[in-house]
Amino acid sequence: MFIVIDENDRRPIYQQVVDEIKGLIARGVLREGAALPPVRQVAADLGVNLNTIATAYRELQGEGLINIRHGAGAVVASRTASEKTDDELRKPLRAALTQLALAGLPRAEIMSIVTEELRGLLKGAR
Amino acid sequence: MFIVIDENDRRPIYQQVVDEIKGLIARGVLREGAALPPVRQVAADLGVNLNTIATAYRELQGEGLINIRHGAGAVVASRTASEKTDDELRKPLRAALTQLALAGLPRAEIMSIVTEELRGLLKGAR
Amino acid sequence: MFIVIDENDRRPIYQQVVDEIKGLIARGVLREGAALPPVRQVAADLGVNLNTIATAYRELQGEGLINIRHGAGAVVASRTASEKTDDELRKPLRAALTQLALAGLPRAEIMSIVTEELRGLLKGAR
Amino acid sequence: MFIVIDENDRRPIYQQVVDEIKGLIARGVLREGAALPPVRQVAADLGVNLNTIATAYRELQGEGLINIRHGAGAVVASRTASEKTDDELRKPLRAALTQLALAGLPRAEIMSIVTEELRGLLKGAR
DNA sequence: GTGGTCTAGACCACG
DNA sequence: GTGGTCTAGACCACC
Repeated sequence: MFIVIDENDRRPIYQQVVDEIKGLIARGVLREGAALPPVRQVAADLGVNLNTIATAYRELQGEGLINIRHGAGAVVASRTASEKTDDELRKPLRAALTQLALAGLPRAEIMSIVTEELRGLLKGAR
Repeated sequence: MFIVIDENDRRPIYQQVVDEIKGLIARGVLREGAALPPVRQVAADLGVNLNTIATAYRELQGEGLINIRHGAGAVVASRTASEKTDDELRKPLRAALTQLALAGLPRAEIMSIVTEELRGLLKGAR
Repeated sequence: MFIVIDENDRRPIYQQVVDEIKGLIARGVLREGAALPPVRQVAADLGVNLNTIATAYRELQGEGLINIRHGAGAVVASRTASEKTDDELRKPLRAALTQLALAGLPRAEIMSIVTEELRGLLKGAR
Repeated sequence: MFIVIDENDRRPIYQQVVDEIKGLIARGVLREGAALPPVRQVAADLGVNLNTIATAYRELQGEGLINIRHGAGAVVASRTASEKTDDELRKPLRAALTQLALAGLPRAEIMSIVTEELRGLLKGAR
């Protein structure tokens, strides 16, 4: 599994793990029904506490993205339309775009960056 | 000053204030050299602790966006090329785009949303 | 046997099996003295581990609802007055009703739902 | 605060706390905007670890029932219609009613118990 | 003062 | 083997 955590990232580790796994699912690296690695293995790989990963998995289960079967591992849930409100989705986007604008990038360049990131994100995804 | 804070927002209040002010600067509402309102006034307006606003101003100063002159208020700094690494700018963008993709939005719709947000963001900006 | 298990159900599989069988007994589908299908058959039908079903049967035996005769299968026990304390029966009910109330349902609607569920539950029961 | 945990309850402590607080909100004991006691105080009162209560609060925040303001305590959120699916609400009810039926209670008595519990639940609630 | 996160390690429950 | 929960205690972030 290709999860990396960043020491300098302000987000808590468990949140980084959540976001990384969301990314893997979004990109199609982890597909419906695919088994996630055991909590203890991820913890060992990343050199963090078991609890930290367990918290991440619990959060993912709470969001309906994975199904945890006690004693039998966790798998990616079948995709049901996320219920996130539009605003919850746009807010982070707006924040990110604001940063780019603040950095002085002209509109055209921002669009170009977005296009590039989207290409990277959806490459190979279905 | 048109700063609003959202009770239900997970970000700490000081961070919301920071982001709001960044937005004002990005949109050109606050231009180079413009004076920011006194910490005490913002705190009173928003009904939050004075320390909270002071922390926000300190953060903005740390990022080089404003200059705080002890006893003489704070002003918007002259725009110097931001030192943020490219990656620091792209990371939040990538995260936001991932969320949109996870929600099942097709690429075209994501682009449309980005365009819309950019228009709102840069409206009236210099 | 008409047992179904739900991937997305948070309850452990063995508990789902226990509850399903309780339902069958409550509705009279399985009557006193009726033989339960062999553990191995249920396990095969559901595609789960044999141990999981064995645990369910053990639990049912522990509650006095079935009699397991080593080497000779399991049968529904004769109905003896349950020893569950009143509180043990009311607690889950109270919890379920609390959820409905929290969802904002008016009292009348809750009663209507209860009536409906009871009708479904006892249909065809003895 | 009137939270009690039951040693013999199968649910984890943090879940019991979540359910207790939900009950307090559902019954109107805790109204919108009311402050919840500090995590550490609840932990001390119940004689459990701080983390256990923190987990409960996080869960409640995740469900949108409370707003946690870092450094400034937690308050009951304004009630927004819960998004729980109908099935998620009915399942526990069905399970509880099944237990009552299994205990041999006639339909009329079950209805009477439900009415009684509802009265207790909604007493004084708005 | 408040809540948040993480660790190390124990013990339990499920399959 | 899997995941779940809890503890004790540390340290951090926010108001």
